[in-house]
Amino acid sequence: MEMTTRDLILEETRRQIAEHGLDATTIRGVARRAAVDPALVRHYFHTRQELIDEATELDLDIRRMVRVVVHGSPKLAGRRLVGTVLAVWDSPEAGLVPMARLAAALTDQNAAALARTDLIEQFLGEVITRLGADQPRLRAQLIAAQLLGLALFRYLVSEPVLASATAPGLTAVLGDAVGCYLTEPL
Amino acid sequence: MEMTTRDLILEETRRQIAEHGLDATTIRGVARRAAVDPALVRHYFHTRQELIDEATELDLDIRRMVRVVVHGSPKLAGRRLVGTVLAVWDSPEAGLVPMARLAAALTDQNAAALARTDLIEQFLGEVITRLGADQPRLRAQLIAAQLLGLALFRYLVSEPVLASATAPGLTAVLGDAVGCYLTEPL
DNA sequence: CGTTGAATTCCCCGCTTGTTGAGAAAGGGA
DNA sequence: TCCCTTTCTCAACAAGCGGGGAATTCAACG
Repeated sequence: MEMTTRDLILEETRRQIAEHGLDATTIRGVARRAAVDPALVRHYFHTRQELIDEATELDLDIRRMVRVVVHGSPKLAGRRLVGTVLAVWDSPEAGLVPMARLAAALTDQNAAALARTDLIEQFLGEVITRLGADQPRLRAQLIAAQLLGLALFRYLVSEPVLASATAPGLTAVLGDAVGCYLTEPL
Repeated sequence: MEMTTRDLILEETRRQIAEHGLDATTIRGVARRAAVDPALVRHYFHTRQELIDEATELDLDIRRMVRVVVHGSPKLAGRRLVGTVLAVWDSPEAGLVPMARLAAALTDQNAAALARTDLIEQFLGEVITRLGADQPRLRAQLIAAQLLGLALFRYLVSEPVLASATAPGLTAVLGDAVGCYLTEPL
């Protein structure tokens, strides 16, 4: 694993966003902590926005995730859903990207970017329609609210109780509630 | 209802915070939209922090709210809880204060302020211990996650589906799930 | 009228930010 | 050796920010 200066800057950017928020993440601040000249940041990423964009870029195999959740007993679809999402968020390979992405969306303009995440727009929508439930939009937002609230406390606030819980434990606790939003009549 | 310039500034501050976030809320920006000199803001509220604090100040009768939720059938405690919280958030008299407060907490440092809200620390904690459930801290955070996620979409993002739903409707949909977190064994 | 005190404005300071252009090391073929 | 590309630094700009002092309007009261 070679670590170029470019990657170092990206990683530091993610750390700043996740720890102190998008607005507090400045080119100069990132450069300072990366022991690098601010102009170098501009050399690799021409503008601040491009830096933010690249640092929070995350590509997921949404179709595979949808397949995993939809396949199998509908009773347990909620648990599989929570498990799949937590697997992404806890993934060491993804590192800080998901948290930085969430923190960035939270303060981007009026947080409206939150609703246009891949997670909600694509993943949840697809899962629900595949399961053939009514009011897919309402269900997707209820589940998204539950999951984003969880992410807020588990990753950004790092509240001990939720942050130290294991993924399977959380899946067990949240899975059935999410399952209700997924399939039960509203 | 007399509207002093001071109140106008406070109201405009809340609007800025709720719409564009805490960090984007500047003394000069507020003054500009209020058609007022920035120095006047400083005259009333000596520092930016004091302005923010006063604009997001919200006093609730927590004890009354706890009483309302705890009293009555435990089966319906979840619904009463959701109804009580929504009544506060939707209250026209409170106006923009709750949303501004939430948006401010979201970007305050690392959002850690979120966990120390009256809502969670006092209200939820008190309700759960009064109902005599185990693991009060975990339950409080699960419910807080659900409710804050809802607030995010309903008020800040203003996603049509959740924003246009009626309070009783949401209470019906969310009440029982919250009730599970409140009393069911985890 | 004059005075007094609050409401409001003007001008200034020091600081940080994003962005920029010009140029300095470094390193690897030819 | 020369040269060219990549990597990186220096110095500077214009803008926006929070804060602060001093002065001005303005309405009410004597």
